[in-house]
Amino acid sequence: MKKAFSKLSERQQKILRFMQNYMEEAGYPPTIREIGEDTGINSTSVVNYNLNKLVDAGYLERTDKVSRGLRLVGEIPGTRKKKVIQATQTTQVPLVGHIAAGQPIQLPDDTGQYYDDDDMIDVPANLLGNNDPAHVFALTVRGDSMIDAMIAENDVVILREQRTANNGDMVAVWLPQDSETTLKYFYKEGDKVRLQPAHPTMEPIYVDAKNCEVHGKVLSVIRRVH
Amino acid sequence: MKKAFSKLSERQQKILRFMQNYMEEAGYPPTIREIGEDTGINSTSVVNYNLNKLVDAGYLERTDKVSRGLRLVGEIPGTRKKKVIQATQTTQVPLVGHIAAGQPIQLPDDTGQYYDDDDMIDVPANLLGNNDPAHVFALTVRGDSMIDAMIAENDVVILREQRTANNGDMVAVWLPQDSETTLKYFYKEGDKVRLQPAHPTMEPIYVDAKNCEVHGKVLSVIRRVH
DNA sequence: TTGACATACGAACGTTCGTTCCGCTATACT
DNA sequence: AGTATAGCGGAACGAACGTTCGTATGTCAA
Repeated sequence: MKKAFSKLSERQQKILRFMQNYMEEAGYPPTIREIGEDTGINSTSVVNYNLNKLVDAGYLERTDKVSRGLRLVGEIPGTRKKKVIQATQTTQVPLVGHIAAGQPIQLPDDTGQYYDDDDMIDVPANLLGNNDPAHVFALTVRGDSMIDAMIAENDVVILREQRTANNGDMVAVWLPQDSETTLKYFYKEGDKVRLQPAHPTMEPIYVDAKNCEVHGKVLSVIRRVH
Repeated sequence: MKKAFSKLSERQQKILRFMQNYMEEAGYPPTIREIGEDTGINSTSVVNYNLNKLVDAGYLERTDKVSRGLRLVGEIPGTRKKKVIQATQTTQVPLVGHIAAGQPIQLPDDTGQYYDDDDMIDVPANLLGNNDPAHVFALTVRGDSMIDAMIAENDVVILREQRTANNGDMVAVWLPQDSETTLKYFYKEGDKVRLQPAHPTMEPIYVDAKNCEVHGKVLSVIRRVH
């Protein structure tokens, strides 16, 4: 059993909660005096005393002689919110449109402009692997046409923009002969391409390499069930 | 076309990049002097001058007379990293184990203890809806047994712990008679329960309400393809 | 040339803010 | 009783840090 939360005094718990809220609102940590004011501690030395207690208990880190040199580490008991210092473990990715069987993917204009903030979604950075976020985008799936890729309607697909693929990649391809977009595993076999559905019981399709336009590589899929 | 990045001087771009890195490492913003030191500006007034430029350009916010009273707002051009101030838009959720057809879900001991940090995963808060993060957990899917729920091997399923369900919820249920765990949409029909696969072409199964133990409600599914 | 403006420098000033020290109280232990 | 020990308060000190001001350089237009 780990150190119990009850080891912390009322004031110490209050300090942690205040720090959390303060950092969310201000974007930087509070001063000792601000903490004291909020938690009803009338002396900076007492705040300092309790902060050091929290450091000992593993909830905080401090940097000496630095104003606002505080940071939360690990989880705040009872809230399970993540530590505040890891602010960039999430990345914003533009949600550029939809993907459906009957239409080509519409990529953002390749003019290097920025997207509206409204159409950005937050994605944990680890879902992007080591890919440059600048070439990653997201699409929502419209219709049931991606079911053989184990992807349902309204799923969000995270893609990296690329025109080629390696064997085994899951790619978004446009098939001009069928006027159809589809998500499949990509295997080049001679001058043909085998497109393998993710669903193990479904049969692959074979197309000419020239009739298979790769538009992106699927990095991950996010589904909100409700 | 939005304000172009090129409107910013070399120094201003450097300041933004430095702030980003500094905040990631330290957990709090840098001082004017620290910025100057890093960017090769030998005068605090010049740093101050350029910071105000960045405020005008919409990249920064400042709080007067507050040490380290800086925060990044919006996106940093070229990196597409999200603004640092929104530190808690992601939540840590315990990854408590696996889900497979042939075994019951093993929930964490209900003793209210905390989990090892190692087994926490980052989830965008919006995937949790309004659910209390304290009752949310994650499982990785083992085997292909959840294919009829449109869920593949190695997918991560985010669940809320609950023993009952409403019609239309996607739930994790344990079927004692079959010794099997499955993920299905839940519909109570009299004293029977209809368990509907997510895959639209698959047939539902019907079980006695008493032979259907709900263990949790599925909130979302995350799949890493690569 | 002159003047307006943007950018840059350095020094001095004054506030912000962490640190330290001394004293007080309550509880527990010897 | 005496004495640690934990917790709190207040005040003062000094370092950290933002702000301001005087000045200098370069560009551009009148």
